[in-house]
Amino acid sequence: MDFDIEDFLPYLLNRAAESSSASFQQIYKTDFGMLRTEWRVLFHLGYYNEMTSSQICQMADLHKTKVSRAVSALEEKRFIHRILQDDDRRFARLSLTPKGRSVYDELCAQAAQFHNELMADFTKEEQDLFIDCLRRIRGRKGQGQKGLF
Amino acid sequence: MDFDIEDFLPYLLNRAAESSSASFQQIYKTDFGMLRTEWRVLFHLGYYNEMTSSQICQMADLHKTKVSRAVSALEEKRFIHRILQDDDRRFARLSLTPKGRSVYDELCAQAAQFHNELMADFTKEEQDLFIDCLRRIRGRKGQGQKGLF
DNA sequence: CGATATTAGTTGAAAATGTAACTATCAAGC
DNA sequence: GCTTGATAGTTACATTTTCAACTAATATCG
Repeated sequence: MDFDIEDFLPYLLNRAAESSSASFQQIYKTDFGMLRTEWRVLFHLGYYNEMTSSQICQMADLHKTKVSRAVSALEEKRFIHRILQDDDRRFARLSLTPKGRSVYDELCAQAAQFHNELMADFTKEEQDLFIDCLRRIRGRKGQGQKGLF
Repeated sequence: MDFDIEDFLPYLLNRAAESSSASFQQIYKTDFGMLRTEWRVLFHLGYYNEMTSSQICQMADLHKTKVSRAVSALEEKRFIHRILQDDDRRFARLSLTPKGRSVYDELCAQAAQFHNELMADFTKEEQDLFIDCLRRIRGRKGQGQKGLF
């Protein structure tokens, strides 16, 4: 068999993801006391402005229990605001508080810098192709999709 | 700021890793009752034949507690074998049992197929560049490296 | 309208992970 | 040889995640 486990894509992806997340995590964790899912939810709200939990689940590929707990935690930190929709009281529209917005801005700035450091010795063409590959992989997600935790 | 959070590399890497792992996980999980770390340890042993726990920690970038637990679990499943070194009784040399070897072979076959499906519509050049990028990212791992869990 | 099904989101318990503190063995210096 | 310091690995405890079962609100259909 011409298969080399060290070239196995899910393994490489996980290693790269773990390694790139490890350092950045320090920022939102120690500076702002957030968990990874909280940061993910926060930046979706910062980027898309107003969303419901289930929209976040879809966009961010996160399970509803994860999002539910992240939303509660972010609300407790006064980073987000939750308003029940009047015409359908199952939904809550979520959005950033001013405090949440400023945390988002700060983290985005840090993220931008971090991203640039990571990509420092990649040419523009490499960067574009790399990012394109990552999007294509993420699009595939086999037939599975059941769990999503 | 010209920064787009949807292009943030750690996010893309994590999404791609999660999505590519999700389906493959079903195989080692439901078919062989292994957790992700167990599969990682198993394939390191299958690939490198004989290692100590701390060698696995290094090679696989896993924390020693994760490896310790995975090794115990794999031993309980009779997939691996642990022999204390006589000249230094702190080490144990780990290796696959025949049963573990056959599980490894089976999973490698599945992994190969899975990998090929994932890469199905990538050209050979794209694949090579993609894999090269992933290795380069993983190499960087900022100054951090402290946690490693 | 009333019964059943769906959808949005929450909660509780079990499993896994992260963190630190620990044991056991060996190495080095006096 | 004995004390101090590393190294390999385990264990205990706290935090997070997974999973299933739940509540509440709305939609559907007889």
